[in-house]
Amino acid sequence: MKLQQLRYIWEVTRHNLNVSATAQSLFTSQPGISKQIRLLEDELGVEIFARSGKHLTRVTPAGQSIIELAGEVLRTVDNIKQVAQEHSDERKGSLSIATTHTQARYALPPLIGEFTRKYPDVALHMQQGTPKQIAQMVSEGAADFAICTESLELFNDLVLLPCYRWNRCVLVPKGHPLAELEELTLEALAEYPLVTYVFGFTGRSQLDDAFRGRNLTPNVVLTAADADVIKTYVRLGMGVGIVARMAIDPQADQDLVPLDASHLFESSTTKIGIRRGTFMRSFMYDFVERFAPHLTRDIVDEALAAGPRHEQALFADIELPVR
Amino acid sequence: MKLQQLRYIWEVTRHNLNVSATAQSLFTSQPGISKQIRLLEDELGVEIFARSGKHLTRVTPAGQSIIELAGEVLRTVDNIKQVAQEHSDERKGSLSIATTHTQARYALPPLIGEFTRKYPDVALHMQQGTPKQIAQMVSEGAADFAICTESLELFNDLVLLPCYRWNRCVLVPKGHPLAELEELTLEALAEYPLVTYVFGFTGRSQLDDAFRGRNLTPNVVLTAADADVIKTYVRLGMGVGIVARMAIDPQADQDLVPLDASHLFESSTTKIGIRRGTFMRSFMYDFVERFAPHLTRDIVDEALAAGPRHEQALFADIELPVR
DNA sequence: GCGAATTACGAGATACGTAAGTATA
DNA sequence: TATACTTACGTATCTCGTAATTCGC
Repeated sequence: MKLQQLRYIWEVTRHNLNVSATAQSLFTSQPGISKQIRLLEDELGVEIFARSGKHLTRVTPAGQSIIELAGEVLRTVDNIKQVAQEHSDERKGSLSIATTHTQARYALPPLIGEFTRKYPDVALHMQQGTPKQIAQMVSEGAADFAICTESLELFNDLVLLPCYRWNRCVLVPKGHPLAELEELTLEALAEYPLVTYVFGFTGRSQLDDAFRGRNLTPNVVLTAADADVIKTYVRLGMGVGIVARMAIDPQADQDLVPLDASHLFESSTTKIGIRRGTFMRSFMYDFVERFAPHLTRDIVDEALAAGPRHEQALFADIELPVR
Repeated sequence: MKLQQLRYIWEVTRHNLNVSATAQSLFTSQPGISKQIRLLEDELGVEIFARSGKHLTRVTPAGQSIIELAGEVLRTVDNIKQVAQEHSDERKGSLSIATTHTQARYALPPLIGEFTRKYPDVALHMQQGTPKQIAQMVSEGAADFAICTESLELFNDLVLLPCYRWNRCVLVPKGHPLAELEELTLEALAEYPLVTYVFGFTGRSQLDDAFRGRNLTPNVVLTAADADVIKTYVRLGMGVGIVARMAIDPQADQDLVPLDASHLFESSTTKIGIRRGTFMRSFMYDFVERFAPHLTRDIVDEALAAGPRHEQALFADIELPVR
């Protein structure tokens, strides 16, 4: 059994059993992969992939378990490399962050600036995606940190570190009747066409819950994945925007009126998701603590060591900052 | 990085950094191992072993972490092989049991008989040792099951499955004054020289606790690691024996009088220890359930899945059989 | 018939064993 | 001085890539 054989079956699975595509992505030849998979199957005495003639059609039950274990081996091997690099040069390495538009555009920029200045030899990768894609990437080891508000709890191999809470804002054009009200209410909001986030993004479910709690049916005329698109349509007069408060730019958004809505909707919590069993480089701890100062190295270590669903208790006492 | 390189550093560590001895035990050449270790260190960019001249003197801090992770890789690779074998022939394989004299001699024989008849193609290995050795072997992956009463809780990567409770017996030659008493007491026992187990074996500590609880100092004149030696000295008139009840053989021990002592000493619990993360073959589940019928496959799975120190709750409600 | 996997084969790399060298205790 | 690791070197094996072949959709 060779490590590459394990890498091959893992990658072929991730490429929907397409060996040629896998070969391309790994910069090697297709027959090489085929051969190694066959050799591994011969050595183990079981088929990992079911074939119809010359096509891989699906993963066998044995293959299912074997591939999962192979993934575990590959991640541990990766940890070995991380440990080695940490001891040879603790300021050198790479950090891969998967996150959503909202975080990438509004929450992370200052931190990223600081971080790259302090660690010029750490190659920083940022990948944007939907919360589910993000969580999956970290779960599979394709990224180190998932930073978002949603969906992270779907993968129970992720440890969730709550970072900060945030509230929403209603955005209207200048002179809009809502801007004249003494106090903003859900009932008043429900009178107007709304423009906000699509499902599964940036705390959208909390928004729906609030309306449903008052037996109101909001008239959502347009949904978008990010605040910039929402603002654009508010400017076009399509409706009233509801966005995360941090998405308001006092400079660029002077033509819009932000109305605080923290009393209307439950606050949401942005978290960092890290795969259980990940070896943490020192600059990773540093990144986390800069993003959320209460997440000290000790706290993070405890959370990573706690069993699935036991880490929540660690954060019960901690007062999160509100943005 | 190659799997063998990881195997080499792991084995060299287990052989007290003696490369030549490691080479012998792996049936390969010493320079081969040296070379591969060097190559691995070069690739990783850190020294795993500290050297003084040409001798490996100790493991570096980086090496410490790397070797632990290497062990994890090797065990996962082993699990892959087990999974494969389970799917190719579920009645074929090997089972390695580490246990103490008491279990091997009195508790296991009938089960072993049944088991080898049912699974003729499972190679059964039994290794005898002290409770600590046993626990360490399973913790390191050198054996599958640890079966004993003591020391298993020292290794927190072991899952403990309580199997049965057992009590002690006092053994005296025929005509001994203790055999004439209406009711056996600790005070009466303390009057005579005692022959029993050494520390760390077969529930010895429970015995000492009982005497201490009554402020008595037992006069232990001889200690042994197993009941057969104890009986021999009782026959020689060295003193009164205290052994596990299961160690009494009604046929062979007709010259001795066993006196029940379950009211004098706390009962002890014999457990099976399994390394967390071990892939369980179906015959392993079968073995466990034959040894302790309440340990069904589902219960065992739950215990293996529970986090460290969370599995105890699973057994709170279960009434253990008493032998 | 086209796309995709297997088989065949050759070149380059690599692991391993033997023998010689060298440092340590 | 004896033991134990390292270096040197040759051989057998293995991996991998190209080319030819075969099988499905």
